[in-house]
Amino acid sequence: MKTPETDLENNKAQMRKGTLEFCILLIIGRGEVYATDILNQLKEADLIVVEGTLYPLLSRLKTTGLLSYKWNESDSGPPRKYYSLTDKGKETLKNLTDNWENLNKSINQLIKSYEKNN
Amino acid sequence: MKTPETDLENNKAQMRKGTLEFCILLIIGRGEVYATDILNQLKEADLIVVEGTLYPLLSRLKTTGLLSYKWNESDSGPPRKYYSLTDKGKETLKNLTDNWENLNKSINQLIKSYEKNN
DNA sequence: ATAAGTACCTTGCAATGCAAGGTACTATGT
DNA sequence: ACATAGTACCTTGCATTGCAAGGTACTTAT
Repeated sequence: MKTPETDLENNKAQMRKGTLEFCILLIIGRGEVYATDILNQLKEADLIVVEGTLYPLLSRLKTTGLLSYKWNESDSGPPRKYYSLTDKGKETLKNLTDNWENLNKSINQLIKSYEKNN
Repeated sequence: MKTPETDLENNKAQMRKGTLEFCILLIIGRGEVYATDILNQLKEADLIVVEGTLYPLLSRLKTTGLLSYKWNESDSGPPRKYYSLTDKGKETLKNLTDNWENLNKSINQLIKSYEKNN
């Protein structure tokens, strides 16, 4: 049995998921970061993500050549993988930003015409 | 081996997917429609979806109580299921619209701060 | 009667977010 | 020196879900 909130939460999650890789590329593009940085910055932007999601995703982006990383020592604790965008990553990010703006336009138009009919 | 475009297309698809249910609720909210109407209106908004995606999705939304339908005769061909939003569907749609706007704000801020650093 | 068109739906696969669990290194307290 | 806690990396297995492909049934035209 689902609670009334479940549909909504599920849908909200789906929206967030769709933009996940995009957001992560944006964050890495702002400056070198390691996994925990990314999690914190996403949380600040109200985009909750967990480790089990992030690590495989970073691996995928590395494998497809959008990211590179280097190991850095930490003041306290084990070394960290600091990620940055490759040229290909930057180009993809540019394209995704365009795509985001197009999607925005489409949906905002749908919203407008929905409101007109209600 | 992936072509350079594949990452991008995949990411774009993910973004679109995340908003799929939301868009379909918006379209149905504009007036009673049957499956083919929905496909056409999505296409007009540059949001391509196919039958094999849409039918299960409509069933899910029906099962969770966001949609209802009634059979209508067609001038030519088999009868059609015309969908409309239930009260619960309207409420969910309102919440999703708010959520969309929040997501928008978050991401646009990320984009801005990315551009500032590049 | 046969073919073409329209509309509904299902099956099986692949991608992927996520909870849970696991390894290893460092720092701290005793 | 040893145990404990903290940090950081990663993997496994499950559930969801988009989508290609295939299937049924009704209507209309030839």
